[in-house]
Amino acid sequence: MILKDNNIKITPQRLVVLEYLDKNCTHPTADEIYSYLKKKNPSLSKTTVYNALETLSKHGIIQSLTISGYELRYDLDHGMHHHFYCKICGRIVDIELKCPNVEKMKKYGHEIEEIHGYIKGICKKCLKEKDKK
Amino acid sequence: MILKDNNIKITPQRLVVLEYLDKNCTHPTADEIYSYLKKKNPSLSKTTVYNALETLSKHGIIQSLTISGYELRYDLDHGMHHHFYCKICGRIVDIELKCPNVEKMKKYGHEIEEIHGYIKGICKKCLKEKDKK
DNA sequence: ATGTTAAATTGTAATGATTACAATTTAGTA
DNA sequence: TACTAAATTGTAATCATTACAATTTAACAT
Ligand SMILES: [Mn+2]
Ligand SMILES: [Mn+2]
Ligand SMILES: [Zn+2]
Ligand SMILES: [Zn+2]
Repeated sequence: MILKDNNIKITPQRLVVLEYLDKNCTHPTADEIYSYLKKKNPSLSKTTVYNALETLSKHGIIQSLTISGYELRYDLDHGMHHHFYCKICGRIVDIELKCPNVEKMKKYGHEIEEIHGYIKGICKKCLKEKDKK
Repeated sequence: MILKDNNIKITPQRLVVLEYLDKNCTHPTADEIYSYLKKKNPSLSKTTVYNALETLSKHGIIQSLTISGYELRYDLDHGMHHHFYCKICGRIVDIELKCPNVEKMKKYGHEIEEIHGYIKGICKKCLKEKDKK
């Protein structure tokens, strides 16, 4: 399994956090993950959720999104994709676009570890709500 | 001038904030802007800097970058470009790449207001420092 | 030029996500 | 089963940003 593969100690807390991210592609916050898991794991600490997320991030198993600007969102790292953030409802949705710039980046001489494409605006759903008024 | 063009009330505070961003392409934080300007404008309030930055952002004169994840950075909006963030020294540098995906985004039906390309890693300079060890 | 007023500025207090830390528990190994 | 380094937990601290109320001022009308 992915934890053992990365020499990460297997703990029930890390397992449920990872499982949550696997089943919920909503790009949740640490607090959303914590609040949900707390129900069935009453002893779970929010610090543990933060620690687990940090460990998983460092190993490249998940990635943190800085898209909203006031909280981190988390995402299982399943291949390169971009994100759309709705300024009204706050939802973050995947955008399946290739980034053709990865190659060109090499000429700058920096070591590249992450690439994030963030698109912000008003989502289809919120646009319709607006029209009603 | 750009403030008058956008129907923004012209105040000395807004002028110095704008001038600072025009002369400093370092993608500074609100606090960096405040600390520097405070020296020659002792009555300046940090809240005013935040307010000015928000007003300028809303009118699309500047943009805020969420790249670092724990503070906002500000940038005069001079044409589409991307950003590289060094995880070691924290510097943010411009990356002059076109984004060919803008057009393709239209098919999703969302209203696009901002596009951010964030690349994260270790900058050339910090890589050299690392090698020395 | 002066007066008016809605908006901007200021200082302080509050917020809220994240991190620090010390005590306790536990996963992995022998 | 016992050992130990690492993980978990709960609480307190941090720090960027926002809320708010009192004061000042830019823009406009007289
Ligand atoms: Mn995603
Ligand atoms: Mn820039
Ligand atoms: Zn929306
Ligand atoms: Zn660097």
